[in-house]
Amino acid sequence: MGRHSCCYKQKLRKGLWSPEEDEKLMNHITKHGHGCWSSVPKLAGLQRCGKSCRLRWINYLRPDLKRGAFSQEEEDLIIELHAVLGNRRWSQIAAQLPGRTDNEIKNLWNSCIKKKLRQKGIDPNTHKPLAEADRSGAAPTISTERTSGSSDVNPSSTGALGNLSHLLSETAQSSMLLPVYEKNHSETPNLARPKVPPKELFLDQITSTCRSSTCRSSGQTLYFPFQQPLGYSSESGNGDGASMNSLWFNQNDFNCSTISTVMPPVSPSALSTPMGLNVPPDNPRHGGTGVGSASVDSFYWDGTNPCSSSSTGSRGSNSLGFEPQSTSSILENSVFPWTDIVQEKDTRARLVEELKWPDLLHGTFAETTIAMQNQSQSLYDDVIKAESQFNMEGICASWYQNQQPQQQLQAAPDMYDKDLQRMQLSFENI
DNA sequence: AAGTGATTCAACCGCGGTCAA
DNA sequence: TTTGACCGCGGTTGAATCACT
Repeated sequence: MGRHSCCYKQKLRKGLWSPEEDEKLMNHITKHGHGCWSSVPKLAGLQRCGKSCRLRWINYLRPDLKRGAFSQEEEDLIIELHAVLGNRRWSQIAAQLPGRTDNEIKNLWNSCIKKKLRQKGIDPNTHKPLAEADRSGAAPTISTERTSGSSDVNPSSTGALGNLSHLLSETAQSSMLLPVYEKNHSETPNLARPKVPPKELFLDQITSTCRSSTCRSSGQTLYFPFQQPLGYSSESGNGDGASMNSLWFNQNDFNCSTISTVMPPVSPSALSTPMGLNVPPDNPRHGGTGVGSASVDSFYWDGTNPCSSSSTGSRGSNSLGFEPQSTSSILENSVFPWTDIVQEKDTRARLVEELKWPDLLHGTFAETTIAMQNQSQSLYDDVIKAESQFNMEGICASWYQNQQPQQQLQAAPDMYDKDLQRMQLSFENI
């Protein structure tokens, strides 16, 4: 554990990357994918450590990166997300901003946003008015303790999500907003995964729905609250626009009805990544069952890093043909499905437009999606109204109840029945 | 034009987590 | 169960750039 072995090696270049190095790295990854990062520098002919190559790729060379200044919409979103997630979730904040890296957002926060907030009289740490923060003695909660598992989230944040944040923090004990389910359980790595969807999944779904611009508006249009474009396989053709080049999974293998049956328990933000779907990964070693696991058993895509899955190789068995390893093959074919992010639209509008599931996926899945959206909206409304009285059982029951009509929309394949049964069983156990 | 302080941001560092042997 | 390689993340650093005098 600890430092990369490569870091001990001598004669490795450090510091800024030269254009030649960039080109080498780009060419290598474009042709071969990165595979194991530690082997990249050797294969690419670079005098760098693999870690440095990875960082360079993720933060600078990745084709889907958005260049240019942050828009006001993006800044607002960062502030709001920071109010909920705190300093420790830059990667998750970045996941909500396509084409932006956690490093970039972190830098922006430390260099600009903090200052702006202070100028506006807002404590950037607590998101409270500075005077109030001083009075209440709410000291900035930035902690240097990395192992505590705590976040910088101030439970009494008075931001747009302050109440919700407070509510959630009391309900699920600190880090309930982690979109990636696995992360939530990283503190107890040796414990078996719960067989029911954790509260986090629902809470996350609620907050994600809240986050979507459509939720805040009239609610006339309801989209599944993914914050990121879905990916698509370029082989599926007609990928000529921003909305198309973002669909990641291979439509040849895409089974809408199956997806729709397994998606509901999955946190939308857990699904959302810069690259596409990121269903909470189920550790294959644990062989999960139940709702959360049911979805994962059927459908898993590690979209955290377009290439990360291929490096481990051990993850990603699924029944839908979403082969994580396929990322490498995509790269090998020099096909980057995450290119050409539309610059001119503001982030939220673009997200909303790109995430119109009915435009992407027709038929019953779209109907189901809308129903899910409605449900998510109602869940969120319920939570907001209840403020401090979070009733998980009620929400789960409500959710399950609303799934019934959707079930009739489906042709009820075997897999669907199994998943449904597992979901039902799991919810009954809550 | 030169000097200096402030700001930005790419890159590094070190840690915790995961996974396989 | 232990160990070590590796990945990914957040905090920090420092070179480059900018703004001002």
